[in-house]
Amino acid sequence: MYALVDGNNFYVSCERVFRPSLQGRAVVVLSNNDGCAIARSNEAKELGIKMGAPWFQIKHLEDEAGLVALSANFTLYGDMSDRMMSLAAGLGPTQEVYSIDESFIGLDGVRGDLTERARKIRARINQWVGLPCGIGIAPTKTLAKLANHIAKTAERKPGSYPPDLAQVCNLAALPTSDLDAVLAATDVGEVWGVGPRIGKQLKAAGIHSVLDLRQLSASTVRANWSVVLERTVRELQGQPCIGLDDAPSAKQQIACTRSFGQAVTDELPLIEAVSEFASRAAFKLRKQSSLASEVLVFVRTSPFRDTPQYNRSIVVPLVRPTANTSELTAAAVQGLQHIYKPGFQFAKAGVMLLDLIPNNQHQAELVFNEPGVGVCSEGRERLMSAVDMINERFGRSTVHVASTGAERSVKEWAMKQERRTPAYTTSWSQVAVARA
DNA sequence: TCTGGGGTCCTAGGACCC
DNA sequence: TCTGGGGTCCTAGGACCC
Repeated sequence: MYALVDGNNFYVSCERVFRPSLQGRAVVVLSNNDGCAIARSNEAKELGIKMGAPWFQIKHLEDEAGLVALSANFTLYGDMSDRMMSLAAGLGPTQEVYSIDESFIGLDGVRGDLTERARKIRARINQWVGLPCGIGIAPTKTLAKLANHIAKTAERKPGSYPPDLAQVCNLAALPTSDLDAVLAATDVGEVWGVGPRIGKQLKAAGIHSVLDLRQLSASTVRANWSVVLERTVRELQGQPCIGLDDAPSAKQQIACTRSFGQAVTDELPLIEAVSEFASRAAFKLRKQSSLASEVLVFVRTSPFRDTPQYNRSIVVPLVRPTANTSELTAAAVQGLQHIYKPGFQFAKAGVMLLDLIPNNQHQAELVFNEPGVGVCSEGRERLMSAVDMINERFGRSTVHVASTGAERSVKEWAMKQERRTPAYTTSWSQVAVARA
């Protein structure tokens, strides 16, 4: 048995904890660069704002409907997430943190009324952290996801489902006929694993509700679609195919990519940007104790603009796998210099670290004609550890490679964040102050 | 003027092997 | 007319997730 605990409109809810005046108002949180809406309060959803709606297309609602837009404050959301996760963990013996706002809980061995227990945990998260969430309970992860969707929808849209399914929905506790009715009332596109493409194909084949999909045979689904959808159907039928992953393995690739605040044409600012992206990716790489064997760098113009398009990437192999910022940055810059072409309005660039291996598994080597490499590699590792410690304590890029640009220089590629709230919970200088 | 960022898994097809 | 059989590895692209 699984539970899925999922924060409601998570980023918006985090902002509301520290600005209660946002309660009851239409609020959106914007993506990096204040580009598009990535989180919406219920009131914003009521206004018809879609997930991913470009800000310039909905900006008029600021004046017309009192919409409030905030720049994404991921430092805040990450910290609030940690607090919510630690309380959600109290629901059962195992936990998989699936994303910043949701975690699966393994419920095997938990005694007593699961629904009641979930209601208590939900209330605790609400009271202690200030975040509303929904909890779905079912025999498989796919069904738990669905239960969570029902819990939230029943709360947000009264009448859509039986009211006792609101906030906490335990599908395992429903009589068969009630379960069928609920599944029949749910669009097939809500199923975890059914995206826009597959959803369209299913509907074209006459499969509209979750119940319709559940009633297909696994072999039919495999023959007409894929093993992936077959697994989804089996999960809907109550057969667990996806286990709880409570010890996430190291990432297979690490990326750092950004759109620019404004278009960039010259090579120098691109070198700065790519250097910084490589440095950040290198930091993540060291965090998971891996080494990268290849560096991919790309630049691209904006596909939304009617200007000459240029979109290229290049993979730079490394002499030996490394997690050293200087080496990774040098490789990224070298790649950039290969693909850079003057005369284009670049909108975005990025660095990806590929072919990652654990840092205790790299191949020993005999080095000739490279004085001191063997001796120095340990020294370089210690240097990186020291840099990471300084930066974690005093702020990102307190120590950085020179090619990311001088401290006070104007970074024309810096992203736009005009509406960001303070780091209320992670910076002493920005802690919220209560007044009598 | 203005459109995010970071991942995973699966499949088909090509290259290559004996 | 007709052109083996069986396998691995790699990559690009598609689909999905939040």
